Amino acid sequence: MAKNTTYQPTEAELEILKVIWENEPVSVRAIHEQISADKNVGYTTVLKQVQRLTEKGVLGKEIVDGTHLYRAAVGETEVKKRLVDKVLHAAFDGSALQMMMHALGNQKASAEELQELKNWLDNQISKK
Amino acid sequence: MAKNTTYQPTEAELEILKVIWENEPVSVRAIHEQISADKNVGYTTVLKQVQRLTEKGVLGKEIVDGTHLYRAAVGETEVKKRLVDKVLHAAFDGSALQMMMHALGNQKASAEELQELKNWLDNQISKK
DNA sequence: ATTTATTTACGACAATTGTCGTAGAAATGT
DNA sequence: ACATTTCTACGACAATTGTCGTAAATAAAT
Repeated sequence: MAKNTTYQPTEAELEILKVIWENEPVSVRAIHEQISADKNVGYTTVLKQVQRLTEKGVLGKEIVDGTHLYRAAVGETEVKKRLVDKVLHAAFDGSALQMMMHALGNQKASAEELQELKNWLDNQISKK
Repeated sequence: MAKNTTYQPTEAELEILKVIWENEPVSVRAIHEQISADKNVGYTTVLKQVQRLTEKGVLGKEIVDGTHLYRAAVGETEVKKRLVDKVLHAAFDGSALQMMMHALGNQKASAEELQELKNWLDNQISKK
């Protein structure tokens, strides 16, 4: 369980991780139910992904009263940061401004969202 | 943004695309040289990727004086937007603020970058 | 205790990716 | 024209991913 600092989930893995981060510890059945709400996928498909994630050390398993429950062994913030950092560097050469412009640019971002973002930024700036 | 393509390059493909966007039309040799500056990879590896991209319709080929030159058939902005949108939705449920906080959060973004970002945002907001 | 239902373990498979090697085609040098 | 160098085409291969199916193990129901 050496802290894995490079792991990046695929999209399907992230879906599973998100359910786990919100409900851990959680059973495969529960994960499958959650995911089934959005997507049509078999139980064993989810099970297999969960097993592979456990194998990779991304999840931890504990058996309580015969039920297999899983927890994330990787931090939500860490993983999400890694995902966005990857795009930030691979596509935008590290320019958060560029990334932001692409994310919001041609799109009507809600006025509230822009405002929130601005407030957060103002706060960051004044902190310096 | 008329096209509703769904193509998303992998990291290796993006590296190639970036070189092409900046130098098109360009030869495989030139692409390989550029990429070799950062990464150690064989000529035929790049060639193969270029061929696959062409096969997929992501690149266009033109033979001028016997040399094979390639151009991007997909827009840089489009593709980059798609990449960041994917993370935005998959990891942050569409919240640009959340994404930004993760991208810049624990990291000291340069004051100038924050300021630039803020200026851009102010501008966006006043445009509404 | 037997039957039934649920879960887990495993294996399989096709598609995609990153990586090259080799062979044949084309261009260049002498 | 011939030899040499450079490209392109194509195939191969291992790893990863998303997807299941089937069988074995467990738990639940009667």
